[in-house]
This record gives sequence, C-alpha cells and structure tokens, in this order.
Amino acid sequence: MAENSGSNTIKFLSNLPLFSEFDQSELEQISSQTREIHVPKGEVIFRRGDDCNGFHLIVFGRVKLAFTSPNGSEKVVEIIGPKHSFGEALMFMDKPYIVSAQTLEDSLLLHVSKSAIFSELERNPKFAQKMLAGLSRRLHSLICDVEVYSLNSGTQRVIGYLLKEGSSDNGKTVILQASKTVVASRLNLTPEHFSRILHDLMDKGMIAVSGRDITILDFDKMKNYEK
Amino acid sequence: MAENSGSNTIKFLSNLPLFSEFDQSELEQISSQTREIHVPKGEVIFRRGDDCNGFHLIVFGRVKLAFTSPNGSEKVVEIIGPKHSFGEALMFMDKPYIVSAQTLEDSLLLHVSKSAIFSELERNPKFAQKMLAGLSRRLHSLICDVEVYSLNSGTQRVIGYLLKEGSSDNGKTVILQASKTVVASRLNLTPEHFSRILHDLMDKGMIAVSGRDITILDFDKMKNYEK
DNA sequence: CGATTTCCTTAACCTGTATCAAGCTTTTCA
DNA sequence: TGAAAAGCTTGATACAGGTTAAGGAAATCG
Repeated sequence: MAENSGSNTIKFLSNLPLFSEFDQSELEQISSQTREIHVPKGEVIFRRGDDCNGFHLIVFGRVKLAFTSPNGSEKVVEIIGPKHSFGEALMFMDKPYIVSAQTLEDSLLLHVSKSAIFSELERNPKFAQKMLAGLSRRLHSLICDVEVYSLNSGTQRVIGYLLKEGSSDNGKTVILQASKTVVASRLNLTPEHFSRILHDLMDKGMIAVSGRDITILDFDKMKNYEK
Repeated sequence: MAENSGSNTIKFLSNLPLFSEFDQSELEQISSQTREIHVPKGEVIFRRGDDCNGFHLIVFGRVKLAFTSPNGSEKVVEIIGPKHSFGEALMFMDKPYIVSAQTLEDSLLLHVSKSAIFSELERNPKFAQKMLAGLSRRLHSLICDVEVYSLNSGTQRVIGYLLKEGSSDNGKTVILQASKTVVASRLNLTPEHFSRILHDLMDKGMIAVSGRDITILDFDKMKNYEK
C-alpha cells in the first residue's frame, strides 16, 4: 500500500466518466486524496464490519464482493473489473461494510477518500448528478438480479448470464471473469449444479466449453429457452 | 388525479427528512411541481416499461413494488408505507420502470416532478447529499435482501422478517403490512409454504397467529433458530 | 519437473420448496 | 344479509437443486 498522487492517477481518473468533466485543479484535488493500493491475488481488501472512509476503483485486476454466512458458505454479489468502482454507497451512510471484498487476481486499486468526494460534491452539482446516476445504475442492476434470482431457474440464470456477457451472435466466445466456483456463486448456484447445467447445455448443442471459454453455438435456442 | 400545490403539500413535504432543511421558497418551488394523486385500492400506478418523470411519496396508504414474469407469476420487491418514497432511482437514468407499482389500500400519493428535483440539486449541495444518502440506504437494504434470499431458509426469512418488523421483546404483536400472499411473495415464498411455516412456528410455541396479527411468544428461541 | 494444492466433474442420494387440488374462511358488495 | 369473490389452509405429490463423497484435471510452486 503506497501513498501516491502522481500524474498516472490523474490520467486514470480523467478517463473515467465520473470525473471526465473535471478541470486540472479538481483532478489534482481528488488525486491528492487518492492512494494506490497493490493487492495480490486472494487478499481481502475489506471485510464486513470494517469502517468505510472512501471508495475503490480498479485500475487492473478483478475483485469479488461477497458475504459469508456464519457457517462458512459464501455468496458472491458482484464481480468487478477494471475502470469500475465499488463501495461508494457506504460513504453516504454512517454504517460499516456489509460485504467483504477480495481480489481474484493481482490488482492495482485506487482508494479515493470520502472527504475528497464530499468537498467536490459541495461545489459541483454536475458531479453530484453523476454520483446519483452511478448509484442508480447499481440499484437498477441489483433489482434485476433479484428478479432473475426469484423468477428464473438455474439454467435460465446461466443462459441469461452468458448472453449478457457475450451478447451478439453465434460463434461468439465468452470468457468467464472468474473461476467457475465464483461465477456459480454469483448466479446463486453450487459449483456442482453449475457444472451440470453447463454439460446439459453442451448436450443440447447450445454451447461448447473449454476451461473458462464458453462458445455460444445456438443463440436463438438459448434466447428462447423455457424452463 | 388532481392538480395541486396547496399548503397541505408544503406541510407534508417539510416534515420529511429529505426536505426538512428547505426554506419557504424552496418548498413552494418543489410543491408547485407536485401533484396529489388519489389512488383506490388495487390500482396500478405505473407498470414496467412506463416512462419515469418524477418520483412518488406516500401520504397515506400502502403500495407494493413487484415484477411479473411472462407466465403470470409475480415477485413483490417491496412494500412501502406512509412517508416513504419510491421510484427516485429512475429519475437519474434514462430508462423506463422495470417494476410495477400497485396500491394495496386506498392511498394518497404525491408525485414530485423530475425537473423540480433537478433544479434544486443544481443549487443545493446539501440536498444532493440527502438524495445520495437515500439511494444508498435503498441499495444497502436491497443487498441485505439478496443476502437473506440466498443464505437463509424459508423459515429463517420469516423469522427475520417478524423480528425486524416487531423488534424488541416477547408479547409484542406484529401486524403484517399486507395480505399473507403479498408478504409471502416479498419473502420469496409461495402462500402455501408461508402458511406452513407460520403453523410450524406456532407448533413450536414461538408465535401466535390471528389473522394478520402475529404475536412473538419466544423471542430468544426465534433469534437462535438454526435451519 | 514432479508434488501439492486447488479447482472441477460425476454419480447417488436427499430435502426444501413448488405445484396441484380441494375445502374452508373471511371479506366484499349487491 | 346472503351470494360471490378473494384469501387462506391442508394434504398429496413432484422435482429442482443441495449434499456428500470421491476421483480427475489443471494450476501452482518448491
């Protein structure tokens, strides 16, 4: 964990939609309260119960958000990749984290401090609207998840996931963003069940699987799958 | 649906945390773009696909947010009561509603127009922070729902719900905010399964049920229930 | 490069919850 | 106030998906 506010940081921030309209002095201001964090694969970034004093951005690498039940089982809520952020919502509430965050690969993160954001909000209404839009999108996609979890079968959830990730047509190959176990949990499935579904879809000629690469063979059949 | 911006509206708005620090002119400004809507029980307020041009507040009554699958089954996402709002998130994205809203009782709603909110955001950073806090709370509680849906059994979900609604100790009576069928759906249960769980908890001496009134008989046993 | 660990698959079995069906209450409303 | 509708319960039955267990493949590391 290095203290840092170099010009790389500024460059990275300025390319994000959230900060795209910031002028140089604003970028410097934010950047000066931003820290680079290099986190090796498998490390925990924060866990449920920790206090929140900012939010995280991924420069490279991949992070999973998950909660763990007392008995040890885990549910992955989200898998997050480069240029995406996590943990913003908590800045605006005085509560500790409810999920924990862990790297899935060696990752470079930026931690932007709460106070930098708040002072910017204070003077830049356009920025506030962008934050609102960001949170809204998050909320929207979570509601979609709830819908999918409660109205779709396991097979439908897998198909939905593959089509969303790889959208477009036949021959397209989707590369799973994480190990099958993690993706399974993200879809509310056990690894065993996920494995069975994948093989079932292969038997039906809809996909081909090779490690983490999944090729869509019959887009239409998948789109129209019932049950 | 009456056009309205009377002093009742102003009074109501000024008592909400969201607008509590507004001065008279700000309140008048918001109120002038607010409409009273009287909606009889069972009526649909908006449905998936409708455009969003503001958000709703409940003065009295009760509303459910739900989605319906093509085959007709329905999943209730939230049951909302007086002083609470719904549909804010969509104002900040250019997307149509994904859930539909329907009254569970005769209700009086206020519809605050998007433009009123945006112009206030433009000049009042404190207000932006309150909106952000509101959305964050929503997001937070949705994530908790996802956790509960994915890690808890039906019985645990029912117990969790009863303890949250009626919190505190033995002898306390919880009144379901809606019909058992609607509450069941909110908890991701079929009405049949919900009914069975309730009877099971009665048999175990944890609760007593009379219509929509549920009395907590053994708080500790409920709190420590496993499986 | 072989050894160890992690991840993935497969099979047999089990259980929580859904479904279907029918009867019973309670509410609604003419 | 009585009939229809809506809501709730109960039982029988079915199945999706979980669990357990054990072997195989792939990645990791000394």
